Amino acid sequence: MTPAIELLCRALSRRDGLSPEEIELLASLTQKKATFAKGTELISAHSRAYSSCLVTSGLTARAVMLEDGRRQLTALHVPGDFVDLHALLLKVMDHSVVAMTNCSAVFIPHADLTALTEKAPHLTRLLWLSTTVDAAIQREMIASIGRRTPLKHLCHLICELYLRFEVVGLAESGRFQLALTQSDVADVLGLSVVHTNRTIRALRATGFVSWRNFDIEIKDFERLADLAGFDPTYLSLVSEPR
Amino acid sequence: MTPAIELLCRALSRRDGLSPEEIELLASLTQKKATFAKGTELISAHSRAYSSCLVTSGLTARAVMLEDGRRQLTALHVPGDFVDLHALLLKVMDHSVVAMTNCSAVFIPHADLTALTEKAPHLTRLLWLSTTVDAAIQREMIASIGRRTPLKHLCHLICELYLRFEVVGLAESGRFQLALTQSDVADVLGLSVVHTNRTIRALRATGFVSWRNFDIEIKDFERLADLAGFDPTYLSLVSEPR
DNA sequence: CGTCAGATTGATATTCATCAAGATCGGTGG
DNA sequence: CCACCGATCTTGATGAATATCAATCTGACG
Repeated sequence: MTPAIELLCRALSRRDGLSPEEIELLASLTQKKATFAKGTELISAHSRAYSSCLVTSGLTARAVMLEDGRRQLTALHVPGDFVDLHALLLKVMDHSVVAMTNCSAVFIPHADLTALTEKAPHLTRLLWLSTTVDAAIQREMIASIGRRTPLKHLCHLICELYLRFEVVGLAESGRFQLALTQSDVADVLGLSVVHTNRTIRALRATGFVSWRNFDIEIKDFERLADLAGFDPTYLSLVSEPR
Repeated sequence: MTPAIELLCRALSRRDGLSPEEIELLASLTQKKATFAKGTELISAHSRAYSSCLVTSGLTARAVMLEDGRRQLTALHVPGDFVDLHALLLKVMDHSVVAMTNCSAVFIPHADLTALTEKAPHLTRLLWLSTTVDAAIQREMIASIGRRTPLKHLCHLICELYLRFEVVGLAESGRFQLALTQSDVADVLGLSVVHTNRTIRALRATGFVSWRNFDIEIKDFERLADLAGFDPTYLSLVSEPR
């Protein structure tokens, strides 16, 4: 079992148990490893996909590019997220996947994944679920950009990322690494860089979070979540029959 | 075959062919009809779902409510959209589904849908695809709210809705009905009502669209799409093996 | 020491929300 | 038929939020 599949199992089993046969099946998938430098594209918008990638280390994001060259990041992805699973169904990419840090990924051919859907319905539902959770996260993001103040949006984002990093063992006791420049954060929040800088300053002023370089420490999750209006329901972090 | 299933077949087959057996299987699903008055909830946030609804007439939307009572609509759904299919996997709703107009819907038990995933992998993938397209639409929406001007956002929305209405036969020669108040549109765009009103005025001033009462007529789709930076790739309106 | 990317800050212009008033329009009861 | 009513649309005025422009500052690194 490769680290990639181990991570995937961990992520999937967070939401429903996996049988030994299912784990076996995942382990048998063809995998092609690749690494990407910070700033490069794992997948280009408008490209045709014949395989889907699963990120094993590093931070990635989905990016929608606008005509004038500006971009909006529509999702951040942590290791273990099957980032590109959407491509299995979409076939033609509507967005690109970019490496926010150096990162490594594993590509799994669509032929293998389609075969999996033919013989493992429950596992298929869990993979489907993972794309559905992506959609739920995006909905929360729409609500944040559309109706929350920048400060609340940022607090919300940090709460979410903390829980998601924790699931894959990359966060504990309130600490995790978020290797994004303020300019990247601006592309997530849908704000200008300057305003993002001021929003981060406002966040620091609350005292709920310390954020130096790329290290985040949540001092008071309770109050941070309260300020953000954060409710983790949308992350579906509950194990139950699916 | 009920009208609901006919609509669903039409929507699914837009993206890949359905075999007679698959159509048969869809037709055999248990369906419970229901109607909803404008403004009511088809599905409440935080509720536990045991069935999923498919809207057969009327306009529905997904809504994320904020603590202060304001709301952000994260998606609009046209008849034939399997709006609530996400609930099959999520089990607990992260958002509510509201009736923007009087509408009718059909509820299909999760037991039936799960059974379908056990015996019809290709059909399962097409249903999965429909939730993935929802996600793609949401990504475009994030880009619109975050980085497009309100006018461009509105133009983009109209282009998208026109194509989606057209797929289900509810739009032709540039015309369709959009029974939303400006206050509702504001909740979609993430703007105040007043600003939405001014944005609509700006839209009228372009001359590309006429919009009186609830009737929209696109006079010049070409230029409207150009102004919006609209690229329909994300709607996956292409039939191919999935 | 120089350079460069990123972070920070101040000044200014633009966009947008809010408040407050009308205007319009369809429906309803007398 | 007509006056009225509530919902919606529209408009102007004002202030707050945000983008933009232009420096300056900081720290890592050759």
